[in-house]
Amino acid sequence: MPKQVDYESRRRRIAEAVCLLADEHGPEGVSMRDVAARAQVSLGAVQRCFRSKGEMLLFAVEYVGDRVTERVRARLAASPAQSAATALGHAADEIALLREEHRAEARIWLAFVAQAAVSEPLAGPLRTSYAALQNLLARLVTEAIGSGSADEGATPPDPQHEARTLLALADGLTTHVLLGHLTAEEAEEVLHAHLAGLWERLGAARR
Amino acid sequence: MPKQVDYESRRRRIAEAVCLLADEHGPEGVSMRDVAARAQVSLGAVQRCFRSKGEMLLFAVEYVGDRVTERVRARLAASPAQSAATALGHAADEIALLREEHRAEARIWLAFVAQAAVSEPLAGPLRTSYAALQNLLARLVTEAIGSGSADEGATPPDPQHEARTLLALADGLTTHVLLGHLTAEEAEEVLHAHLAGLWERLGAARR
DNA sequence: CCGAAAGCGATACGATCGTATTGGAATAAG
DNA sequence: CTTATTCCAATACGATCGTATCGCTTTCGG
Repeated sequence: MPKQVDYESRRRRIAEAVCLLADEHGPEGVSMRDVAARAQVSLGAVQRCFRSKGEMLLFAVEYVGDRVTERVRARLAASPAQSAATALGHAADEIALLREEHRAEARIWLAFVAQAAVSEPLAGPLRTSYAALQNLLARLVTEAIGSGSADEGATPPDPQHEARTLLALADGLTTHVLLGHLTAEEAEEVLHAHLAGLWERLGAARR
Repeated sequence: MPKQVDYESRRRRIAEAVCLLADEHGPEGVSMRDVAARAQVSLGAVQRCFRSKGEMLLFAVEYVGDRVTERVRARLAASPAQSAATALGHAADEIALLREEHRAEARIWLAFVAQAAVSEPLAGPLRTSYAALQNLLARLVTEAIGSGSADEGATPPDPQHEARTLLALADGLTTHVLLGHLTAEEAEEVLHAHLAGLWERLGAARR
């Protein structure tokens, strides 16, 4: 058998280039040639990795989705001993992508979301990522309920419901920061205030 | 003086065409030629109305922004006698663009937002629209506080803070519905639950 | 050592893009 | 009616896009 290369690593490299370009010039502003140049490979090499541009974008969106969810998971694993409340806070922070160093990732995400709203094949992987994040948040809420108060007067919050709210709020805040409608500090303040409210609702008997 | 046409109405017609195409093929998927065909005018006529494509898109985004905020304002004017609480609910409903008949408008909005995240000239009008909506919501919250309880124990919520939260939540929910991650019913349920929580926070002494 | 096979860089191709140009139709003032 | 001016449809143009094709190089089984 003749020459063979590590396609997996090359695909990842190309996906990185797609992200860089999508961050700079928006979605649809990435061309195969620019991608090839950014990834420091020839156009032909890109074409060998992906049958078409659509296939390349699909891989890139899955790549980004995996990276975000993995980062959230890692953040949780890094601080396992703390309370469910702070864990929720950290998770929400990571999802909201508010920090300056993740601004690019947020722009890429938004670019793909907008594209996916009119392109069904792209929407699939994004839904998968969102479902993963929502389930992760819901699990944290469940833990918070369990370790929290045993108060029986108030209606117990639905973890999936709270996770949906949190995810949508984080997403909206990220968008508003990207647009410059909110500063990162304002968004963080809103997010933390919501978390504080949620925590209070979970059960006031908390120290 | 020779022939003269109503440029204002033609510009609006072209903006409508831009919206229709942005809804179908996403942002950047709208070409001058397609726009001209949709608006039933020639390419030359479009070029006379707008010096460049960017100028056309800029006009279109302002047009959409005005239409959304105007619709929210109209909805409020149509039900002036009701309580501040229901007014807030209606406003949030309109902003979230969850109903099927506004799905297209939501897609267009998302398309422009994504584009604006990497194109500063487009971001300006969007920020203006968001600021208008946030102020409108904040005003409603203020009214709700005024007409609500006079309880002094709890800390009074900051109207601007609550407006920011509401706006971001509505935006995030709209996006998730467009992607198919949430159904319109789920999103509406989340939004109403948040409003209920807010209302409760404003003061429990309410009938 | 050697040919078969796979990879890759270069190039070609057709389509489509935004924009510029141009020649003639339409219109209102004199 | 004449004429100057505005408008517009058609067309041209150069750039860039995604994709297809084609030799040359590289590599490994035999």
